[in-house]
Amino acid sequence: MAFKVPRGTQDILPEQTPKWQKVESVLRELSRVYRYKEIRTPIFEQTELFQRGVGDTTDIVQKEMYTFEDRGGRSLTLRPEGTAAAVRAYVEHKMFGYPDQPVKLSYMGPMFRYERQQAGRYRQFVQYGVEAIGSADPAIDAEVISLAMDIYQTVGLKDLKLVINSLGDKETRDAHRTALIKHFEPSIGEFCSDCQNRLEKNPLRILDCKKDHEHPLMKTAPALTDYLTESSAEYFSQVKNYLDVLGIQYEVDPNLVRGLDYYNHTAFEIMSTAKGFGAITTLCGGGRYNGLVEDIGGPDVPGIGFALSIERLLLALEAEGVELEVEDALDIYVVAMGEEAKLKSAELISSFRTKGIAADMDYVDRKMKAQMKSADRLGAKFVIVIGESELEENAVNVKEMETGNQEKVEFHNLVNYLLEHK
RNA sequence: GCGAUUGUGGCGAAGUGGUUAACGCAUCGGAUUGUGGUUCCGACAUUCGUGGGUUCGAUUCCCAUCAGUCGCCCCA
Repeated sequence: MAFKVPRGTQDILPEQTPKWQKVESVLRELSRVYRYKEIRTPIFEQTELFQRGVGDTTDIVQKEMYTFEDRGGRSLTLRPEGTAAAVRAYVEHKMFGYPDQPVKLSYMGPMFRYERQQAGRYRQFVQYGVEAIGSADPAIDAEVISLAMDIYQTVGLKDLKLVINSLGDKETRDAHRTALIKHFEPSIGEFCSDCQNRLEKNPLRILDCKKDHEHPLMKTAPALTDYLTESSAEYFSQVKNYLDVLGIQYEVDPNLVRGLDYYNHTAFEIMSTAKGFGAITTLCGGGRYNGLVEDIGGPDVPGIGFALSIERLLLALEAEGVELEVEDALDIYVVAMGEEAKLKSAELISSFRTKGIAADMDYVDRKMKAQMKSADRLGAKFVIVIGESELEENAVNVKEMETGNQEKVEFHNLVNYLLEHK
């Protein structure tokens, strides 16, 4: 084999595409009923957009971006996530001036991160996401979360866990960060090397370190919750009220932190609790990003959104053993015997197809028995065999494969017969 | 970026330092001149990821490289 897909990428083969299409259609339909209109942005953007939008200190920007220079010397980057580009488009096209706010957008497409592949993690993966820009109402937080949950429930997943937290506003985060550093710094030597790195970079992450879980300082560490400003706490409690009203179950995890810099206030994650999933259980992550629009050059407008990976959704379906109902029906297979019959078959098939009847025939000159086997394998609902006698009679026996029953139908009535019975 | 593990036909999978690389599934042909899913028979890898080395000889030993899988970090 001379060529292979680049590391971390995959071909989605014809056996798998029906599942993808099914999931995509669910996503489109729910986008429609929740009123999140699709936006399509380029697959690459100015590198600086992501540096500014996602945050210079994040892993994504520091080590995971596919960055290249074009022939004009511009630094471009394959998008590692969708929010920065959506917000860029919002600002560029002055959507803050739209009469109806918030502006509710959805997107779906490939994202790129230079990471080592493992179960549920790829270098090119497909994300679906939504952004509601222009509202700081806790009700929209709940709407966004409920859309995400609705998606998973609609495709048939059951083993789900919704975790939420509030990261508070900037004041909250700064105060908490200072307190954390003060708390851990004197004894940071007792922690793992990862935590030592985290101290300056993102001290919040120390809290969910798996290695140092038992360290006594963990239990006495200042909780973000205690630093929430009054308005932040109030906001969070309203979000929870709305979730309660919507009947959405959740778990508050004070240690839930999101990896991108732009998040504040509401943060949430949906995880699969299915057994046999990989180490990575996060299906969907999202949160509020008040301040991001301004960072990217727009007015001070709040926003919230989430992103989910279709690959992981499919993995979760597999882990739970959920079979999607996919459309892949072959209505009729035409078996031809002899050159003249083949001509007739081609003509018939064409007439079927123009009426929306899925039809196929043999193109590799196989014996009749093999053609029958093929029809069976392809799941054909009906089979007709055309040979000399049929050509003479201008009629064929239409065989229903499941029952084996045959019914004689004249050529000119075939289309109507199939439309009635398929 | 780090670590573990694997790499044999379309797929799954045995195997050995030495003239012909098991087996199963699938596929194709025949038994059954024109009707599938059962059964029986037959066919199907100058070749064991790639490159180099050791050796009289390597798919088997060594090195490198590429790739898959899983985990860490982190994330969707």
